[in-house]
Amino acid sequence: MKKELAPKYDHHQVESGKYGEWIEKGYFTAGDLSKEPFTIVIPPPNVTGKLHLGHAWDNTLQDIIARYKRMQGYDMLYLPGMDHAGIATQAKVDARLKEEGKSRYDLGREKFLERAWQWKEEYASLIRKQWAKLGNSLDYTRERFTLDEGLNKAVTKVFVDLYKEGLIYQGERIINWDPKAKTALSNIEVIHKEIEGAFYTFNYVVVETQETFAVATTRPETMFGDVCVVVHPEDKKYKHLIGLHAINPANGEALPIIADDYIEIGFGTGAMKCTPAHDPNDFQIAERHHLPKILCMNPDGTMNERAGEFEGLDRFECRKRLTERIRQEGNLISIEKHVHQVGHSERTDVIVEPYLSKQWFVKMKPLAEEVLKNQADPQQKIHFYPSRFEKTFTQWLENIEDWCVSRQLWWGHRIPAWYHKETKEVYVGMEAPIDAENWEQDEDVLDTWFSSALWPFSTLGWPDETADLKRYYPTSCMVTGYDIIFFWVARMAFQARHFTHSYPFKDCLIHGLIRDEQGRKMSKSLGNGIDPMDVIDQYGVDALRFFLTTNSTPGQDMRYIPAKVESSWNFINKIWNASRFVMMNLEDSFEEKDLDLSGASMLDHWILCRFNETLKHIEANMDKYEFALVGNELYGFVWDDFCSWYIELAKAGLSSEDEKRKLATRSTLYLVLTGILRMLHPFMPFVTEEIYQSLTGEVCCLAAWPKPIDAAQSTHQDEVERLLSIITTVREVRAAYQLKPSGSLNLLIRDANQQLLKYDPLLAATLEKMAKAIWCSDLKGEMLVRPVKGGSIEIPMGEIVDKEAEMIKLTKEQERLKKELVRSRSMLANQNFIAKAPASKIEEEKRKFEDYQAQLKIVEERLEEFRR
RNA sequence: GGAGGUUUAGCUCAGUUGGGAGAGCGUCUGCCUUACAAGCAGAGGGUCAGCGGUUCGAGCCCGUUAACCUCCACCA
Repeated sequence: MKKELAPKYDHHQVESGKYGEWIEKGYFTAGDLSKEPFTIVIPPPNVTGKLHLGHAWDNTLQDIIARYKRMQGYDMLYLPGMDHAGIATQAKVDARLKEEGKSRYDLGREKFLERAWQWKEEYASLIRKQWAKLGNSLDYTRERFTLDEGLNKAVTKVFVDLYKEGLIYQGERIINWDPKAKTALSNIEVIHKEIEGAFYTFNYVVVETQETFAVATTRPETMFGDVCVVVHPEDKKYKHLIGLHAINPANGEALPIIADDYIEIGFGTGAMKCTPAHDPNDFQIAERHHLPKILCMNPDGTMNERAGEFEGLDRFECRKRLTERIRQEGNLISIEKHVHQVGHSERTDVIVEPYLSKQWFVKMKPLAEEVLKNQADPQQKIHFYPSRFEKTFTQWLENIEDWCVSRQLWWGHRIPAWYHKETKEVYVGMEAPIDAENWEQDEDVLDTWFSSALWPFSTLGWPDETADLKRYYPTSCMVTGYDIIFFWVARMAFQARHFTHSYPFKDCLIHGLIRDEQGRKMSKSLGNGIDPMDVIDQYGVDALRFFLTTNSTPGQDMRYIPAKVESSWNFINKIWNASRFVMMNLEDSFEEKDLDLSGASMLDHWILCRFNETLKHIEANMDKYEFALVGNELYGFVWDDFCSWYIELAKAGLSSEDEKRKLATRSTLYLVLTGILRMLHPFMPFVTEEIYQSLTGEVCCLAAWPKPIDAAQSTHQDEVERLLSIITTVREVRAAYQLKPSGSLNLLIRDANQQLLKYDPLLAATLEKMAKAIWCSDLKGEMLVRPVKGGSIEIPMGEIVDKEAEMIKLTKEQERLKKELVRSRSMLANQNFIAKAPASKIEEEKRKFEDYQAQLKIVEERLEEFRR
């Protein structure tokens, strides 16, 4: 079962073959009913393309939690799935058709959908390959797709139920229209960008009096849809015109001049043209005044017959030509540059046209209120990490507007509404009406996010009362980016609340965006995107995972920095080599049952205690999703404590004549290393699997999360710390005086009370091995003194000593110690501190104080001697 | 206009209830010391953005100013 560890860490070799085996053996298949469930559903990636670095980050966070929970003994379900991504995927398929010289209209709905499914299959399999590369511990037996049969049923039921409850309605309203995709968009699919436009001011002539006044607009082409001119009822400038008519310079029509207090006196010219079919505010005005709402554009953004000579022209071309014509007619007063925010389609990036059309809407207020009410209840709320995102979430819900859910696309969930061919009656239901031939189904599909909103429960079988739904819902933790809190998190929250009477997930861990090395967003246009598969090829997925999860604080953006991935690789390489050392020093047959710590030295106990402390901190931070802190601590423990110190210290133990001690050292190495591998496994599953199996013959994926080592005794921690401090200090002296490491240094060791320390053969041997220093009981001559933890050391240096340099050094040290003493003394003298601080803290401070005092005494004595 | 974030070493960033400023990379010095030169042993480097306050004690809490960034809402 055990196997050799290759002499060099090679991530290609280590990572090949493992994932397939994990899946094949069903290690990630949930369903052990003897355990408590823990559920994470993957945020379904769009089937529009391959996964990017942001997905890798997002998934790795989920996978770390999943593996950690699995090791802790939970029945872990990490559920995979993908999103059909309506408009985005349709755009991709359209583009592919265009390459073939066709359009979706040539194919027709049915054939087009066939092509879309082909596309989906293609990308789904690519995405699964990428998940495998990333090491995601997914339960593929439960994989779902937003357009599959079960989810379709969930979507239809939600639509029908909401309709019956009056929470879905059809309405003729101004929506955001994407003229390129020719579909409606919801408010949040509109990205506002600042662009330089212009204020066009035109001259309007009053029919009845022939007087003129100015009206300004940013969108002259909409003048063909104007139905009136509006002024404020109290505006002295225009009051006398109310009820009269003005000539629309675009088409010569007489427009009524009406009064409405929407108008702000003094803004612009004070008179506004009103286009109810192309502006939401104008629409409101028209409603109030019972005016017609006239469209002047076609769905593709060209002008319609209302535009007369401009019919068929693009809206922006019309703007140009119309303005020019009016100028020639002498009615253009001015064109002023004007920078303003203009809505663009999130998907196609074209300028969105506010457009009057009949669409389906979800009435949001009541749904949002349910969520807000429950957010106030600690038992029922969703807990955000970091918590500030809860505010983002609730504020959006508090100011929510109705959600336009119909999309004029083919790729998506068909709206379950039918119109009677003759009576025009509307029918909404799970199935088509019985006399289907008399009815026509609504052509439109639902917004992609309508189905995503059901993801946490639809994937588990809802609306059926399945065993999975009962067991794994509500889910435990959602991990996603702050950029989709509105799109997705909020919508899951209200659909879950309304239909399952629960939160969809207990915790919601929010991460930021991944940026390039210069801090710019990764984008296609900049060409600065990083393919995670390339990174994996170069550094291995373990290094990528460790980099992604230990280099950022929750909720904060992160830069992709190759040097840091490399540093993660180096860390793994370090672990690899340390493991090789341990294995070289264990019998091949060494097993768990051979562990024996009865002969453990204080050095062994030291690392065992450090291990226990580390484990405790790691667990606390894992539970708070503070992976950067976990990573930092593990890095330090492995590299510094275990590799730099303990392995070196252990070399003495390993060459000991005392078999019991040798065995204890081996046991310690084995225990600590296997513990380290298990703590690191969630972060770097492949390399830990490779080493763990080599070392123990067992599967790391199935290993339990480590427990503290009970045998660890902390009685000699201080002594070991002093030893380490002596070693460091001797090395410092050696470096400062550029002494060759070949010759040993003699030294005296004193404790805090300046008494010569009792000779200890174990410490002496270690000291000699690691610092080439020989512990003596009596030395004469010029001495170099250095304070060390819990005492001091003296080294005879003879004429080598640079008195001046030493005095500077000692004086500096004296100042530092004096300062520390002042701080410490005032702290200990403070009644508040003594009364309020925890006992351990007071003890610690007292110890520090004594230490400083002793060290200061040594330093000052030595300074005295030098001065003499 | 509203909300939020950031400001700590040359660079990128940590810093968990307030209690001796940290890491990685880079820089300098010395080492092939039998796990690792992708390494080892050392060193240097910071008025924690500015100002004020609370406290015995502030990178951390409160107030304020500045710079940069993000989201939401926007007036013809």
